Formats: sequence, structure tokens, C-alpha cells
Amino acid sequence: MTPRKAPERLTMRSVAKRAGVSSATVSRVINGSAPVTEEVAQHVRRIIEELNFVPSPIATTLKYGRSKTCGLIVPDLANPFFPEFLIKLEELLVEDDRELLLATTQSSEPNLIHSIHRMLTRRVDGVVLMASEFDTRAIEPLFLHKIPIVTVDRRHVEKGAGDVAIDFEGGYRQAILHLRELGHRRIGFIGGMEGLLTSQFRLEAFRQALLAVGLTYNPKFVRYGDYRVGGGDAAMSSLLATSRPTAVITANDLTAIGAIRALHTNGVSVPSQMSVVGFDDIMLSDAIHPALTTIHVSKREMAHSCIRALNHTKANLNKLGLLLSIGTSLIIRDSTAPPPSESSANGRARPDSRASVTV
Amino acid sequence: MTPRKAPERLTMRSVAKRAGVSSATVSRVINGSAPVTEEVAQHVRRIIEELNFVPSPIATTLKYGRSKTCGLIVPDLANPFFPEFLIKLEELLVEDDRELLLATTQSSEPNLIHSIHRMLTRRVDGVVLMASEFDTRAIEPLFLHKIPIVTVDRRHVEKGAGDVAIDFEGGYRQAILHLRELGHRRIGFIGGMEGLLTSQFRLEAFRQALLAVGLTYNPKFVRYGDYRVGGGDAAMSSLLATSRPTAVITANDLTAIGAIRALHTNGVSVPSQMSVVGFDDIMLSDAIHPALTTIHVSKREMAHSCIRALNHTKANLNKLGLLLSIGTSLIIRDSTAPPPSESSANGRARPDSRASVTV
DNA sequence: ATGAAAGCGCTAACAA
DNA sequence: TTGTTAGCGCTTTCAT
Repeated sequence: MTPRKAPERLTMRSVAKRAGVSSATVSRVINGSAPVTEEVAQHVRRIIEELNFVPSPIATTLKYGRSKTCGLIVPDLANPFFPEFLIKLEELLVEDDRELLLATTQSSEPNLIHSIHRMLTRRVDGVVLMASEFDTRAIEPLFLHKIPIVTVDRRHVEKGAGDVAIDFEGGYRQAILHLRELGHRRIGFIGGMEGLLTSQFRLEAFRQALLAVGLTYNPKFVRYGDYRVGGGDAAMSSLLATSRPTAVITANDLTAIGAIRALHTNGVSVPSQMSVVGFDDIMLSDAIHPALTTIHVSKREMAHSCIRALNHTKANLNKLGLLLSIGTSLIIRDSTAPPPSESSANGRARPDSRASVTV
Repeated sequence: MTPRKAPERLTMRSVAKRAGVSSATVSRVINGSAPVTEEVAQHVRRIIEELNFVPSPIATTLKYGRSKTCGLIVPDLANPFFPEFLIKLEELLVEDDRELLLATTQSSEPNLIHSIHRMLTRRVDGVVLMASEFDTRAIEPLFLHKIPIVTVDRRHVEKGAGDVAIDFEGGYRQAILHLRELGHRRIGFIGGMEGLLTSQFRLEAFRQALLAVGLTYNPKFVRYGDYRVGGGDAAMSSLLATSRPTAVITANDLTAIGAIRALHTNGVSVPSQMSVVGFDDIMLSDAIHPALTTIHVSKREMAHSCIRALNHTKANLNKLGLLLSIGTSLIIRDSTAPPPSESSANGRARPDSRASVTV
């Protein structure tokens, strides 16, 4: 290495010198934090322009100890739901002149721990935690360092941590109502990863919704998936091999897409022989064939609620976090239809219902 | 606001004090930047543990002027290709103890300008620029501030900026070869957004590939899309309404998915009546029905090349950037098959049979 | 092997 | 209205 002098850096002081004022004045011009004679301000602005000066928030961050950055920890960016949410969160953040620090865990605990550490290191002033499942000890450091947290679908708040919970039951109820209307009685469910708490929530919500609507819950029609295409495919294959419902509701759209793939593979046509309902309403669900009937979750609203919960926590670090609920709405497309007429039985199916698809 | 004293901050100095050493020693223990008596080191480590101290790279960033952060500017996170690429880039970056700063432009110039500004502001030490199209003036500030740049598919390098270019022509040639082998002669193309340079590249690559394989290029079989589902759908509808090829190659998978949707809508079955080939090989292309034959692009390799080009530029700021090419490979799935036998069809099919859509 | 101290760029007291 | 200055947390000479 040639021991050259470090390159001249462009700072407020250089601007100040050039403009014949003090750096404080430059700062005031830039931030409007105190009155400056318009003439001087003009001049300073011209110099800034001329020099292409861009102030560094890093020094400010150092001064104030927090970074105007919000962390987001997601399990899996390959599920379009997360990018779609990320877009919205980023939009809101950038609007507010803050940044997003993204970390992906691939649902692995060591990755989560590492992600948390990155958040600490970068001094984020809040973390949105979507890692589906984790040992509470993993996020302990966040509490220790008093970083506001908002989890998603943990359904549990504490001091320093809020939660944003999607209304699964409401969503599933709408779906079930829709299916019942179409004539379905045997409604199956393909859930998330077995063993995950969040999968339990969804399954339980499904069960409650079923009961609420007056249908019976039959565990034979239930399978676990993995929130991805493969899991939906496998689960549906398993379902086809044994007890066959006439409609299946899934834990998310990817699962539904996988289920539909399995149906295609097995020559079962959708929706005429089997109806499928997704969850999330990712953009692609309108692009595939048949277009997916699914339960819509507003990513924008979620992002908004996350930020709200975070702000609340920041302002009330010693109070319980906010528990916010996100509503859902059923989007009826082409993957649901009346069940195949039980020709051999006392069929309840009505031929009229093709048209009833519209909201 | 109660005018309380700012909360005590946990710094190297606090650790040092607690350990009865100087902050320099703590720094040396943490970074191994200079020898420290093992005994002292042990002790300091214990204190760090005890206090849950996490060093702040912010101060270091301030000291050295660069942030160990790499910017990524993408046009549209809703296209799964970008998240899939992002995952890989982030992986590589984090491995190297660097961070990713993400910005989305939604293909709008003002957003690009703002994104660039964010990059400057955050003192990133490199930018991966995937914004499909832009006025060169928009990225001028990056050059002024000597930030290494790597563009994707700009096919142009300069001092301070490398480029990573996907081998469209190679990819299209493989696809065309495959289709020709199946018996196709009339091969259409649905490109990107009209007017974009990158769309021109793709179209030209397609034309060259066609010629190289000995087929004739017929502009009647060519349409523009928008790199999204909607554009593919519209373009295919337009194609169906006029001159109909027996196979269509697209600018990306989303376009292909849209095209297939249009085919479904119009009762043209895929692949028996029309073959469709995508580009990118996003994960979902294997999940839809029919599974998409597509041209695979390795996102990992792209990410790798981007970082390589960036490093090269950083080390040779006054030389021309690297121009790296990314290979492609054809993934044959179920959306391509021999063309319908010419005997019965000398022109267009009848858009009657609604039922023919299913498997 | 260790400590003292300067300085990275910025902002907010405080002084003038 | 403007300037001076201290200090945010860290690393790195330079002393010791």
C-alpha cells in the first residue's frame, strides 16, 4: 500500500469554509433548525449545490445513538407475501425518512440469532419480527437493549413488544361460509409446518370457524404443509389418497398453489371436482389458472400497524405493547365452485351457482 | 417531556472502566488488532458478556467514511425474480459482514433519483443498479462521489461502473432450438416494455437467435409487454387476435404466466395448441400449471458477479469497469410440446371450446 | 503490553 | 443572527 494521504472528505466544514461561514450555519441552513439570513442561506445552498455536498446522517446517528433504521426479520423472501409486505413497509419508512434493514432467517434459529445481532449492531430503533417461530431467548438481547419490537402473529404482547395479528378465524369463516353456500360440507384444511405455534393458531382458527358455521370438524380432512408449494402438493396428494373432502382451505397461497398442482397431477380438476381456497392474496394468485379464491390480507395495513405498534412501544417502553388485529376479506375467483354432484347420493349441489361467484 | 438526562450508553469506555483497562485495550480485544495479555483479554471478554455489550460500527463508519453497506436498487419487488436475486446478494454480503441497503424505484425516474440520494446519504460503498432504464444524469452523483457501481444488463461499462449482462441470445437460442426440434416454425416473442433499451436488447437477441438457427424473423409474431403478468396477458391476446404463431418466447416468466392466462381465457390449451417459454426461472414457474419451460438464470451467479464487479471497480476506480456475462440454460417443463398438426389448422382456431382448458 | 488522546462529521448549547 | 465548542463511540498512532 502506498501510504497516501486519505482523500479529502466533503463535509459541512468544507462547505462552511468555502462559503465563508461556520459549520453551524451550514447545519442550520440544511436542517432549518434555526433562523439564518436568507441571503446567507442562498449562498450556502449554492455552494452545497456546487460541491454536490450530501450531509452524512452517520455522524448524527453517532450523536444520538439511534439510526432512523427499522429492522425487518422475515423467514423466507421466496414466499411472495413477504416481498409484498416489505414493499409496503419500506414505502412507509422511506416516506418518514427512515431506512429498512432486512434480515432473512430461512426459518433457522442460528440465522435468527445472527439477524438479531445485526440489528443490535446497527442500532436499529425498532424491529419487525416475522420469524414464525423462535425460542424466546433468541430475542432477549432486543429487550436488554430496549429496542422496540413488534412481532407478527405471535398473539402475545409484553413490555417492549407489540404484536400484529391477522384475523385468521374471521378469514376462514368467510371462506367456509362461501363454500357452504356453494354446497360443500366436507371441507379440508392444509395447514403450516407441523409443530409451529402459528400453525396451531391457524388450524384452531379453522376449527372454530367451522364450528361457528355449524359444520363438523373432521381431523381426517386435515394435513400439515410447510407454507410452501411443496408442502401443499404433498399434503393434497396425501388427502387424495385417503379421505377426500370436496373443498380444501389452506394456510397460505403457496400451499394452495401446491395443492392445485397435486390436483392437476392426479387429474382432479379445479374447481369442478375440488375447490381450493388460499390465504394472503399474493399478487400471483390472480395470475395462475384457475385464479385462486383466497383470503385477502392487506399488506399495507399490516405495515402500517407494525409501525404504529413500534411507535407506541418506543413511547411507552415500560408499558405493555399494543396488540393490533388485521382484518381479512374473501376474494372469490375461480378455484371454488359447487362440489361435484353426488350423483350416487342425494346430491345437494345446485347447478345455478356458477354465477354466484361475484361478490 | 421531562428533561431527563440521556440514558447511560453502553460503550467501549464503560466496558473498559468496568474492566479496569483502557478503551484501547477493549478495542484490541474485540478486534484482535494488537496483542493483549491473554489474562486481560479473558477478563475483558467476561465483562463484555456480562454487560451484553455490542460494539457500534457506526463510530467506525464515521471514522473511515464508508459503511460496509452495499446498495441495491431494483425496479419492482413484486417480480419474484428480484427477491430471489436479493436473497442471494444478501447472503453473500452478510457472509462478508456487510449490509444491504434496498431501494425500490417502481420504474419511476423521481424514485430512482431519490434512491440514489439515499445511497449517497448512507455512504454505501457500492451500488448494484437494476433499474431497467434511466437517464444517465440520474446516476451522475454516484460517479461524482466515487461510489463503485455495477449495472445489470446495461451492456455498457465506464470508469467506475461495471456491468453484469445476461446472455439473452444464448438463452433464446436454446429455447428456439428446442422448439424447432419439436417442430415449431412460427415462433413469436413477447418482449418487455416498449421503448426501453433493455427490451430492445432482448428483442434483438431473439431475432439474432432465430436467424442463427435458420428460422425467419416475422415481426407479426412480436409484441411488447411490460415484464408483468398484465402485459403478457394483453400481448398474447393481441397475438391471438391476429397472426398466430405456434409457440411464443417471452421476456420473463411473469410475462409467460400472463400469456398463459390469456391462452386459458381464450380456450387455447397449453402446450397442445400453443407452446410458451419463459425467462428467469423464478421458483413459481415450477408450481403453476402447466409447469413453465423457461430459461434459467442463476441468481446466485448474478449476485456473485455483481460483487466481483463492484470489488474490481473499488480497486480500480480510474479503470473501466468489468463486463461480466451470465450464462443461461433451458429448463424444459410442460409448457412446450409439438405444434398442433397443420392439417386441420391453416389459420386460427375457433375460440369456442371453453372446456378444452383442463388437463 | 497498555494507556492517552486525537479525530471522523454533525448538532446543540452557549456566547457573542 | 452567527460562531465556537464539546462530544457522540471507535480506532490508532504515539508514548510509556
